[in-house]
Amino acid sequence: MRTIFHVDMDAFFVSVEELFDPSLKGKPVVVGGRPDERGVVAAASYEARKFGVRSAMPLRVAARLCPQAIFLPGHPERYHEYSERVRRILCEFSPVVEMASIDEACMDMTGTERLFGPPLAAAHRLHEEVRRRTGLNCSIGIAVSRLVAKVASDLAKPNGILWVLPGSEARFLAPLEVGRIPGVGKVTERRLHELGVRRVGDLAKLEDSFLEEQFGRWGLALAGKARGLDAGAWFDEEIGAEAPPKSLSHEHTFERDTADAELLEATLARLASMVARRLRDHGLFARTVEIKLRYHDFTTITRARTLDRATALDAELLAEARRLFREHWQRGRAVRLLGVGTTNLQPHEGQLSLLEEPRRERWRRALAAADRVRDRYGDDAVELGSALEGLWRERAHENPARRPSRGGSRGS
DNA sequence: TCTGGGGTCCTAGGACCC
DNA sequence: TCTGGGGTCCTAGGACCC
Repeated sequence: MRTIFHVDMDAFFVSVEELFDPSLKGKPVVVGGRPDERGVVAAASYEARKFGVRSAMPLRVAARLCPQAIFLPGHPERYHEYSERVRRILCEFSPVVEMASIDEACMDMTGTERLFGPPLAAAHRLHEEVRRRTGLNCSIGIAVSRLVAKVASDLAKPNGILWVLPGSEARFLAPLEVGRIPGVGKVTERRLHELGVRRVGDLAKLEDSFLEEQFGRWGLALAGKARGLDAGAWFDEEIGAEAPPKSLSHEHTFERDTADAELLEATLARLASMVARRLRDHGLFARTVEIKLRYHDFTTITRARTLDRATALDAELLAEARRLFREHWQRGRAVRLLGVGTTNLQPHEGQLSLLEEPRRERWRRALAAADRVRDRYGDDAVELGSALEGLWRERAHENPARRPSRGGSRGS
């Protein structure tokens, strides 16, 4: 029988902000951006939540609900640093720790009784250690499976510990609303409601075959979960397995929708460069390049193409992204969001012809040098010509005076 | 109310191969 | 000439998570 801890930081981004500015404590705080920006709430303090402000809510809505709230853009580097500090503490309690996201972790505490005592005592020690060394509060759920531990930590919030005794999983879950089950979002919840299913207990009573009919394979897992079984669905996978990413992407929502081809293509170049950089950081090469376009009315399309050979070069990524963009953007139609993504990632490029090899080798060396400069002087230190050359040529053609010159390009 | 950015997983149809 | 079944890959879209 396993003992799983699910550790969830309380109002993580807001709490980190409070460490750096204690005057924020006790006030309604919203992290995510300015109240008039296009964007959503990344985190809200408990005071702000009293006004109905929630994560993922548009900032403008949050501002209407709670005009006196303090809106902060946030400090991602700080959050990563504190996330890492928490991870190191957790690793002192168990060798099997997996950060499920920046502010939550799952750990296997099976067999640690002799070191830290029974689960509840261990959880209290862990909770105190995190608070003492980071100044942050967390909530801990304890159960025999990852799923139940996660639901328990959710219910323990804020700043609590909840242990679901082995054997009582079904009884614990039964009175909860179906939306509490990880993986049941708005759509599935609504469909379940339409079937007259509101609580996990109602779900547990349904026939497996009926759920499979209604929800496919996911329905079967759902049935198992409702009864507290470990059905082996995606969220109950092995803890701590470090897998390489399966996709890498960047996207950008414009402050104002735009149909300006130059702006769009320059943005495409910037996004492609960022993705290529991250591919190289991971030592990966992408075979499939994808673009994403969201128009003014929120209709969204993705268009992808798989290459003969994988790449991590800015120029090749951009060339493909640009082809897709030119083929599929309805010229003149205002764009809200633009994205560049890669999938089909692999650790090698694949076969190269002898003719191409020297050219690519030169590029590889140039990009490695540029990456090193960026590491030292920041991402703005080098702008690769490959990313913008096509655009420059076009601009120069229309109006030579507009060719951008990046004054005093530090370090390059 | 007006909807971010970065991911994972699933489904479904069509192409293609054996 | 009319027709199998299985497997894999590709593409597009969507649900969901934090």
